[in-house]
Amino acid sequence: MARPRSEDARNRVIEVAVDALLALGVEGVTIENLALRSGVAKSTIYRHFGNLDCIVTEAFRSRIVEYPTPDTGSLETDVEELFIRYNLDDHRQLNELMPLLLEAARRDPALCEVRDRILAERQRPLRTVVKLAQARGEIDPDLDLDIAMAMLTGPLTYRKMVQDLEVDDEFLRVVLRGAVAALRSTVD
Amino acid sequence: MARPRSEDARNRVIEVAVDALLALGVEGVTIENLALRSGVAKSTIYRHFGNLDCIVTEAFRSRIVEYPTPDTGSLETDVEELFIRYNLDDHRQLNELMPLLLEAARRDPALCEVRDRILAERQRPLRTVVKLAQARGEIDPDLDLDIAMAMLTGPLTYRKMVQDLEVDDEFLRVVLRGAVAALRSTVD
DNA sequence: CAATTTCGATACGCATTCGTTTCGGAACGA
DNA sequence: TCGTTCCGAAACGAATGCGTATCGAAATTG
Repeated sequence: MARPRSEDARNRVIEVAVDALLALGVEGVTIENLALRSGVAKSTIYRHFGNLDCIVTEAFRSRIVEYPTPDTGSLETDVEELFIRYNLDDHRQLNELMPLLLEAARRDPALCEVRDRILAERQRPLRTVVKLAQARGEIDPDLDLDIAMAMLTGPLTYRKMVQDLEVDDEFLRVVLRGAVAALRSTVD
Repeated sequence: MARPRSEDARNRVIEVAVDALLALGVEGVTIENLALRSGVAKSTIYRHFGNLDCIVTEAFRSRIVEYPTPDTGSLETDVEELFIRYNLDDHRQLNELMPLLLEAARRDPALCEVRDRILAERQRPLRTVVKLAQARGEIDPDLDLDIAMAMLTGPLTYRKMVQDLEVDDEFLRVVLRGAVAALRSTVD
């Protein structure tokens, strides 16, 4: 029997928060700025979210996505499909947001949780694909999955986060072949 | 005919700044805090450094290190030596500092410069080692060096920055073998 | 249509930090 | 030893942002 809390105002704040995160970094986000840019009044923001940390957490959390798992019957083509999906369709600015989140999570347990959830969701199909390849006997069945993740995703991440270079077709092709070769090399 | 500016005070400020960076992040560093923890007065700090940005830049710059280049005659053992040097002897907290710097450099051109210099200094011996292997015919001589860097260093970086896991002996062994296999796979 | 709750605008007190300035005393060079 | 310069402590105004409170207007439920 009351007016419902505006979902639209909430979403507007979160979208503006994501933009602000990308533009200014975690510490650059202020409530007054969010109110100004979103057109939502400070008082309203405090009604929806308890405090600033809560907004930042929700902004990151709003970017959690589920990815489908390919199953082409071959590790190389499975991984290729995932690489393209991860890195070329940058779904909802996630690739831009990740380094921010990784750094912020070092000093904020609440963000650690969000980071781990986003990461788990991102890695899930890749883990599955590797396990399928292990079951088929394509690669060492005893290979630790975390290590496999690092070998597969590491070069991609390094290219973007550290080198700050473009992930072009040649890079993708060479690294994909290399990563699969790396996984096959662990015969122990 | 004057008293020289105290080099000791300057160094103390920079050391405290590095500690503060690690503990609080780039935005957590304040001049008052530095003055308090270093025992150097604010006025003195302003005489040595123009402003806060300058201190942060100098703190990062103070961590630029030169690494020796191994030459064992084999790519695998060369790379192994560098991996150990990079990641097990964390010389002057550089591994802890890098993610901070990478993130901060996204929004600060001055820090971009520092980042690139540190990165170049870190990669130099690894690049040399790869070029030696190319000259020996161990790997494809046309392989782009930036791609090679990503394939070699990527998994290490991913392990620490993204997964936040320990780089133990098994990881190092598997990834080393995998990375070399990856480089050899690019026969095109 | 009416009651209730939210919305947006504005203002307030409080805390933090910056960058500057002033001052007495200590340290160094000539 | 003497004069110059730096050092450290303290205080200052200005700016910023948080969190809270207030108020009329708008909107939605029953």
